[in-house]
Amino acid sequence: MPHDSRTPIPPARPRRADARRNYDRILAAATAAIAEQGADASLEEIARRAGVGSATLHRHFPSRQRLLEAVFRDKVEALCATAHDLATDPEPGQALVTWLRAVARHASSNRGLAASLIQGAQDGDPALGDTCHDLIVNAGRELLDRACQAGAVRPGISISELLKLVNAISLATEHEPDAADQADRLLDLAVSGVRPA
Amino acid sequence: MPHDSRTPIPPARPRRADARRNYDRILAAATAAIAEQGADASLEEIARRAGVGSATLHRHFPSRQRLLEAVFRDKVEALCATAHDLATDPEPGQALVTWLRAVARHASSNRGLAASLIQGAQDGDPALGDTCHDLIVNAGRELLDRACQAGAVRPGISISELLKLVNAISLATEHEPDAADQADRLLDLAVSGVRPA
DNA sequence: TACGATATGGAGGGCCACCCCGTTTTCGCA
DNA sequence: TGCGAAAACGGGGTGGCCCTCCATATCGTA
Repeated sequence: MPHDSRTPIPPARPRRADARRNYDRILAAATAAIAEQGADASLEEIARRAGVGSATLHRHFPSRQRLLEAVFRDKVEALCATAHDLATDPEPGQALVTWLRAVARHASSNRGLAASLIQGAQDGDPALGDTCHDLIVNAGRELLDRACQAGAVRPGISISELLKLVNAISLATEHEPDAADQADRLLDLAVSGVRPA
Repeated sequence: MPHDSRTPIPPARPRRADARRNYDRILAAATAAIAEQGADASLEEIARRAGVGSATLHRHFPSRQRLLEAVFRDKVEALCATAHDLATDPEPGQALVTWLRAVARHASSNRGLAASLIQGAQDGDPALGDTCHDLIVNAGRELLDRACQAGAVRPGISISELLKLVNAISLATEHEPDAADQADRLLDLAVSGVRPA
């Protein structure tokens, strides 16, 4: 973990009590709104729900992506922890697949997560330090490398590709009523391939 | 083809000359704008470019999805024709994969197409008659059935899933500089599966 | 308590989708 | 050819969104 963890992501320096309070309120409101409406929930409504002015929201989170990063931070860290646990699994190939399924499951039950990860992959904002996207890619790389060395995975596959695929699936199924099922089926399809064994 | 083709999609009845003229102008402007900016291009700007009022655009195309349907109609029909040609290919499995690649290629070179197809899958507007989504699903079904009967494809895979996967890939890679390459690689990954042969 | 640094939020600008309704254009028919 | 009704148009209004400015309020401390 490249950054000196202790506080989450934006804890530049000692902040005033009201600032921290508003930060927390915004985060809570954003979490709720994004769960209901997805990654493109209205920032104004989030501010309204949090009981702050929209300027305050924008001061704490200069971009939508920053807000998403903060909202999903702990979910992503949980996935990284899962990856770490699976890294000693006796069956590296199975471990990788299990983890990819866990990623998809998280994305299905946390609207906006997939969008956030894909988005994070695309703009590679250097001011963001360790983004959720970076964290999860690094966590997954371990699993993929082990699976590859064990011969359980075709060579030439990168972890970025694999995760992009998983997130693409989650994103495309997010609006369906049976999102989790569909995502699961599509992931299975992608992992097993189209042709028969 | 369930609907009595002759005129494109919305030609309810004899329209006045100016109406048809504006319709065509809007379609041309939309095609250009969507190619540049993707499926969420500004409708107002499209109207502006077409030299019509925004009300006129909304009258001809009551929803964004309708506009997308019209813009991509011929591309989709071309894909359906390709499917038809491939339906007599001596290698059904290969034919299916070739066609899926063609779908991905079209999506890469026609920004917004994937979004339109996925969106069309989701709202299943009954007032739309044969949507692009329906057309392409029906065209693909033939290919999948043949491939399945030939034993070239695992059973239990539906054409909807397969196309959703392809479109998800296209959508997720659309904003990357090397979109077509990435889409190709991801599709290959999905078709071949993760495990070694 | 008083002061400077920090944080706030209402107001406003620019953009957008969508609709209302007075005006203009078209076209069939006399 | 000319006319009147039906069809189509589009300016402008409404409300929403994102984002910024800056006058004001709050906090922490000397």
